[in-house]
Amino acid sequence: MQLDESQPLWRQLVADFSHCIVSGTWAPGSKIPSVRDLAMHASVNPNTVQRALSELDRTGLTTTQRTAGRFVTTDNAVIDAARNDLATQATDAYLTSMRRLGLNHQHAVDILDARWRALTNEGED
Amino acid sequence: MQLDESQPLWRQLVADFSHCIVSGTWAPGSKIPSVRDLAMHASVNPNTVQRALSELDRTGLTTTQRTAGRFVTTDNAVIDAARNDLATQATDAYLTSMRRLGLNHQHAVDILDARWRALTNEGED
Amino acid sequence: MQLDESQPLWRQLVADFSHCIVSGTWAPGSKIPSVRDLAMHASVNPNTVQRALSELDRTGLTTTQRTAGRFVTTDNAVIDAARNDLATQATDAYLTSMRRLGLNHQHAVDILDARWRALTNEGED
Amino acid sequence: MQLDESQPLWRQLVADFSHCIVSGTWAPGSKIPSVRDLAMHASVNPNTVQRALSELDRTGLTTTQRTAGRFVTTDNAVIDAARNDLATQATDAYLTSMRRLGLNHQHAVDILDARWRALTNEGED
DNA sequence: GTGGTCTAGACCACT
DNA sequence: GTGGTCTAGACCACC
Repeated sequence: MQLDESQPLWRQLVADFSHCIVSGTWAPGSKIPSVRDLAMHASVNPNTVQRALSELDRTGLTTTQRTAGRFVTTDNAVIDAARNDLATQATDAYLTSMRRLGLNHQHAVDILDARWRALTNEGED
Repeated sequence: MQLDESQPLWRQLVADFSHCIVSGTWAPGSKIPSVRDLAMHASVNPNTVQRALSELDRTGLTTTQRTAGRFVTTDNAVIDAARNDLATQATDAYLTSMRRLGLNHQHAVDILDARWRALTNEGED
Repeated sequence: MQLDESQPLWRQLVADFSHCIVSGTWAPGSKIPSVRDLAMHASVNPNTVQRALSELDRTGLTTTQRTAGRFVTTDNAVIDAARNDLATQATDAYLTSMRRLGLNHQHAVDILDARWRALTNEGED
Repeated sequence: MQLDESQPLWRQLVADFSHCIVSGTWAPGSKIPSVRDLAMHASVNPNTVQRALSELDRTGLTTTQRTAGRFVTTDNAVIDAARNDLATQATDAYLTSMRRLGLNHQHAVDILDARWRALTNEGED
């Protein structure tokens, strides 16, 4: 469709890596994969991964220890903030798409409730 | 991250064209652009557009008159059904992404409310 | 599918022309189109049309008058016989296709009744 | 006579393949030949076969397992529905041809009975 | 090897 | 010019 698929690559990686941390895939305090491994796995240039990880460092989601590697923060407040940030992005995108369908906030909440009930057959809410 | 979780091109086109109809960009009863024009504009092969439009015909969103072109249905019920369908898809994707962040339905509704108030500058803030 | 689409061309023409006579499209006693016109209209070689028309002459459905042209018979018995012949061919083909579906004579009659009622909304039987 | 009243190739293939399933040539639950084999055997392009088989999938007559191949449904209700559909098509075509001969429903049943007796050599003749 | 997708380009019928 | 069909040939993901 459009040649420029939304975000620059490194920003997508920031979001992906943040997801890994926020969802616990990368546990707090754990060592994350090397730049080289991440780059290979994502089929991108290591420099791109490096830039994304620098951003994670800047926000405090990760900390780099010269020799030992890079580790996920143990500060839950930072992780929670990142979670909120990602949730806000997803929500804004969702609201925008609903508006484009001519649906307002109340419609969104109604459908959200309906789908939630439909998708969770047993309600561990 | 993952190389191929995206939808095939023709399915994306089905969604795009449905959006055009549901949002009223293509008004009920109006003639939609020709297969060739749509293909050129989307930079895809006319056959791919054709496949997508056949799907719209199948769902009743459009009807084709062999030589005259293809027209949006005037049946609002069909359009409403398509709108619900697209809304459901968007909502499911949203809920899934929220779940991956470790957030549940109530979190989603809370953030939805907060973002709605933030995004609508008019009125009771 | 198969390169040899069932019948030789001239036999198909015999069936087509017989249809025209039996259905009354070519009325009893009327002059039928010239070989050249028929050939052009059917996009086949005039010789092929000639062969088919000779067959019609042989069965008595048409008669040739040297200078005036070729005329449909006025003998209704001959026309009726041709009608029976075409009907028999169609019926045999129908029964064969039903058998291939694993359906027997009674099934055929049942479906025939059902479809007849479905196709004739007002019953001018 | 008329140049193009025939069905498109892929629709003929849909009918042919349906016949194979309905008649049991392709047994319920069995693997059907590959797209490429069917295309070669029918001397058509694989894409044309693909289109026909997609239609079978859509109607539920077959299900495809991405890499393993395509299989006939084990749901007899679906097969019975397809049989009825094919029988209805054949019957409608038959009734239409009889009508073009100037024959009505009763004529059709009479000839049907006569031909049935003629074609079945065993028993009460 | 399987099915699925996409492209490029052709031809047809209809108006 | 419209939509529809068909072909030839390519690439992909999966096993």
